[in-house]
Amino acid sequence: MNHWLFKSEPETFGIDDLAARADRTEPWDGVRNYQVRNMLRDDIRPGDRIFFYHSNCKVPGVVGLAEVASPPRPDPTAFDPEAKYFDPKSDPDRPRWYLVDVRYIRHLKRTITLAELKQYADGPLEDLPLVRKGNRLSIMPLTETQWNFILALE
DNA sequence: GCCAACGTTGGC
DNA sequence: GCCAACGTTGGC
Repeated sequence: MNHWLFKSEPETFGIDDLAARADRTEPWDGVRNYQVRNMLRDDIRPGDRIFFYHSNCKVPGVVGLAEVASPPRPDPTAFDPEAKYFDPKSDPDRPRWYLVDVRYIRHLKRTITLAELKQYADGPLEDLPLVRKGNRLSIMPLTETQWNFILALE
């Protein structure tokens, strides 16, 4: 089982939105970055654990736990001309973009803020892209050690 | 294949 | 709202 951090803007789709969904599950659509696509397609598997992270908001940080609830499959929003993330270069015979379903597990008791995580940028979290300057990955892997370290801060 | 222009991300 | 960092696009 692998560990991941998924970013989402709470004003668009936050942890409360996920918890309110039917089956507490939502397709993680709209990824349009090749590095992230490769992770979705090749490395992210059902049962993997997810830190749900709120970005682009007042207090960015890890706010909850979720899990991967499906194998990867083509992102249907890429085929839909009406969709915000429509990509004419992706077609069902040769899909360019992928997604997985994400299922809510629980809220953290408190937000573990980015500011707090950055305190460990020269220590236990030095290899975590999240705390490095200029990182723009919306999904990133964590080692089990990084995962356990962050969760222990709760 | 280079690289300038442009668009997006996301912290602050 | 600003802007640094980065990815993508497209002319050459």
